[in-house]
Amino acid sequence: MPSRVLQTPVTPTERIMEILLRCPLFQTTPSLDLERLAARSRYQQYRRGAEIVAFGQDGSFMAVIGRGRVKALLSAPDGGLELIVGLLWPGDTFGEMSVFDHQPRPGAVFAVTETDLVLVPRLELLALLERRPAVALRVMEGLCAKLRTAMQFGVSIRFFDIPSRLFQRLQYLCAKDGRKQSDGSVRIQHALSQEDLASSIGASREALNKLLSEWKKAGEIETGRGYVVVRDFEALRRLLPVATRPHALTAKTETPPSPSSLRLVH
Amino acid sequence: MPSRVLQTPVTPTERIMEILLRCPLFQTTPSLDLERLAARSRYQQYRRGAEIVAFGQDGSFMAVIGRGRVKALLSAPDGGLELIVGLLWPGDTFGEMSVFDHQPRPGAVFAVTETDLVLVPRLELLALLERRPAVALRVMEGLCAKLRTAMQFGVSIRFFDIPSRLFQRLQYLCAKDGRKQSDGSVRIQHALSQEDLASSIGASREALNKLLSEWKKAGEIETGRGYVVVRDFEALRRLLPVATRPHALTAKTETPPSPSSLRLVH
DNA sequence: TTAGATCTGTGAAGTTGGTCACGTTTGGGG
DNA sequence: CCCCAAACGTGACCAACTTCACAGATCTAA
Repeated sequence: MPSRVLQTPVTPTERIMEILLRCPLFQTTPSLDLERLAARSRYQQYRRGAEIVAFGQDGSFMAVIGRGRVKALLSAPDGGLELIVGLLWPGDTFGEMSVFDHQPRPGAVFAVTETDLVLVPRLELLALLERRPAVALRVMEGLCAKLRTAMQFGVSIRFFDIPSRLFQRLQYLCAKDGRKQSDGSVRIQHALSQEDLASSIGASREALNKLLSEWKKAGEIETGRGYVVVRDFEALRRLLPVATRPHALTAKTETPPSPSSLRLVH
Repeated sequence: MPSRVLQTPVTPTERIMEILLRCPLFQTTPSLDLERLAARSRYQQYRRGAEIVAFGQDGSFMAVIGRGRVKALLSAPDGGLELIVGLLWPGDTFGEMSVFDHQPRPGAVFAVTETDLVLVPRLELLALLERRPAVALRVMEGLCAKLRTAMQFGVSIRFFDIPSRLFQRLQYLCAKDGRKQSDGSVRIQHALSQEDLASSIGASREALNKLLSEWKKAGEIETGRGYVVVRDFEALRRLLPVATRPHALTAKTETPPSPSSLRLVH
């Protein structure tokens, strides 16, 4: 047996470095700093459904996702309903907020699939930022991205109906994770229950379900546990109620083409 | 006339310094750095209704409010409706996002009242953060605060009905700006049109108006252009539909101490 | 002061989508 | 392999809000 060691033995620190290196946040971090950070971070695995962060805790660490899917949610005061405010992938981070502002965690985080994380201790992270302003700027970019997303979510809920919100969510998931099939359709392996998918667009499970059924009957999608296959987004868009239909181009196209009414589509 | 110079002449830079010094963001900034920043920043006044930032511009400055009220809003794609995502006071900052992440401004900013601003140029700000990591941390705290607010807004819209959302908004405005009257009531000088107030809680103008009328008839509030007077928040809370009624205590109070309701006003 | 624009007040009508209720399916642990 | 809890599917009902429509009030610029 000992003669058949096929896999190179990997120390935790090496695995940690691998994950940190793949994280956009640390692309600009000098290797020495990163190694030091890796040496003091923890490698941790969670099984599906495990609670990684609980509401109200204090921010003792930031997490970097190495493998798996993770959801961040805020609960209604009565604890019953919940709103999913983040769906996170390998390379994403979470938990930085409470690290930086010393406030309690505003919500909980759960592993959607089996998950590997690197847990970066608060003081180490703060020390790094203190030493490397460039990294701090990078972190700030990350916060800004999340802030934009959060604000857009408000707009979404306010101005778009549920079909449009689902459409947009599918587009988003597709962009982040869609796998193109041989027949031109796209498979989106979101790994979520309908309950969670619904909660991520601010809808009830039932509403989401009926919508998926409808689109399935229309032949535009296929669904199953944890995935959706979209045949053609353009065709799907045509099923949406016109009034709230989101536009094809998210734009900022400088080309100020047509004379009169620019800024119509964003 | 030249003999009756009653007011000390104030250079723009001095006014700017005053404003920066009063801004929480710069509490920890060394004076020399701050003076340098002040010397390179611009002092600018806007009249009510003026557009300070337009959607889609790039982030050439961050603004610090010296005087007045300001609203930040995101527009629906068709340009018709808008959602107010920020109501800002003297001491608050805005526009930092596009400065840090180099993305276009996600929405517009308007002066609600006559407003004095300090405009800090992007490069100066970035240079300061590069030089002073402690300031960067402070800025990050600010971003976190905004992020928490934005996420809470989503929760608000999803889990609370309009009466509850208005109640919460009034509590918030009261905490930030309420002036206690001699008779125990609180005057909230929000300076907003009903349209804007409605838009800040994600409601239609009509819905807001009817609600205000109702509460007025019930004798719990007084309203007029740009203000609301709340007689007693506890009494007002009792008018809310029970199912969605927000709780008195935002909780985490480990000390279950003094009788019932603390933290009401403030 | 007047006129036009903007803001406020309020009713009627119509819908989305939430809640409830129930049956069916499924997958994972014993 | 079987069973049970969890996830999915679907209908009925209905309340909260939006939209529309219009009238009165108030502000502001000429």
